[in-house]
Amino acid sequence: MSRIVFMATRTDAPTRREQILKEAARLFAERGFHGVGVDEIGAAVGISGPGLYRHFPGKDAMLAELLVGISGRLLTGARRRLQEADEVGGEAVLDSLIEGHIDFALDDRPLITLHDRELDRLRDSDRKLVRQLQRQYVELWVEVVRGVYPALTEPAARSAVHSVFGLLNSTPHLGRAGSLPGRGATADLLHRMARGAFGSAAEAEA
Amino acid sequence: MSRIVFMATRTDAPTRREQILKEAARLFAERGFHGVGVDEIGAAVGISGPGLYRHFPGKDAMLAELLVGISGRLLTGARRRLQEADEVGGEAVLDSLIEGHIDFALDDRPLITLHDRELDRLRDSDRKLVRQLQRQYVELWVEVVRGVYPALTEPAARSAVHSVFGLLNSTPHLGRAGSLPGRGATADLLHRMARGAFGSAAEAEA
DNA sequence: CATCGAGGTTAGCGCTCGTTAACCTGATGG
DNA sequence: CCATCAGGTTAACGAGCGCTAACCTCGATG
Repeated sequence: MSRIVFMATRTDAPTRREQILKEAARLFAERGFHGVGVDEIGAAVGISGPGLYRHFPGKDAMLAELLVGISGRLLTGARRRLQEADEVGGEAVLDSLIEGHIDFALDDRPLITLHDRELDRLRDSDRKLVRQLQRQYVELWVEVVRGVYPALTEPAARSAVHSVFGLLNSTPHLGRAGSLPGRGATADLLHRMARGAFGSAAEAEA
Repeated sequence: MSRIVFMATRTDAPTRREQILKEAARLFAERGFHGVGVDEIGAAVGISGPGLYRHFPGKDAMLAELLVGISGRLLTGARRRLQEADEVGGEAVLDSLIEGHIDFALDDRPLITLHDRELDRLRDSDRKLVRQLQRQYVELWVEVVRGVYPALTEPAARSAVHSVFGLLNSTPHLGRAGSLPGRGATADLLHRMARGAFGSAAEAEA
């Protein structure tokens, strides 16, 4: 079962550029893209306002890189999981997809928040790219879900997938990391709920 | 079963003030609070920019009234449903709560979007009020859910409720009213998924 | 050791935005 | 028939924003 996978765990310090992206993601998620000034982003990494322009051509570019990065990582992660687990069976693939999405939702809460909140602030070309990546991610899920629950029509499966994303992406609303009963228990709970939601979606689909 | 309930269905035209609130909600949901100018809101109702100040003391006040109104209506609606259905049994109450939330999510999509997106743009006092209303709404659900699924601990029930809100509030992401298989079918699907999610949350809660 | 580029700094420009001021108008009621 | 007032209008102000210009500093390099 267990296969050795190269995990890119880094030990070196994050670059200034990465610091900026991380803090910008946090601030954008907290107060919205238009609600955060470049001076604030700079201050969050210890430099001041216009210093950011040594690393990014503009504020828009930071948001674009964040959103494209999120969508891309979600999609490539899902494709990798699909390849790794498709010999085992559809159920295992679906569980792996759910697990991957939960990991992302729990570990990168600000990005999850940005992901469906600030998409309209992008240039047309970037927005189209992100939308395309998101669409491919959804379609990948839809196919796997329909494999496990053949009773679902395609539109129903698509709606169900979007709704389960809503369920899994609710982590930012789950109290601030103190009231939670631990990461593992939360991940388990979300996983069970997602499976239960899909299962009930497939029941009595007249 | 069926009890006659006074539904405040209005036949008169909406006041200018209501027009403004409706259009402001739509615009805020589409482009974010900071992304919409007062001139745009005015143009959406046929008057120009500063004319809005005959109806509201400022842009903030529109957002505040929208968010307080949402939270309040959700809470009072839930309390009414609790009273109406608590003789019938816990299951019926939970189904009624789910139905009410789905109605709201399907009929007032922009408000659903605003509701968890722009809360931080409020004055402290308004934000506290909205948070208090939201908390009471959540606690009401938690009690009902624990009545139906006694296996759930209180923290688990609270997490489950937040997650189901995420599921039900996913309606804005469900294609633009053309790809949906009809309102009734969508409501049914969401309802089944919510019940299934709660049911699986309660299973194997070790 | 001189040079040079990466990565900062502060000053300030131009634009947009929320808001106010001053004025207009048409329906209403004594 | 005139006063009033609700509900508009346009002009303009002041603050804040993203971004550029100009300058500084310091470690690496031939």
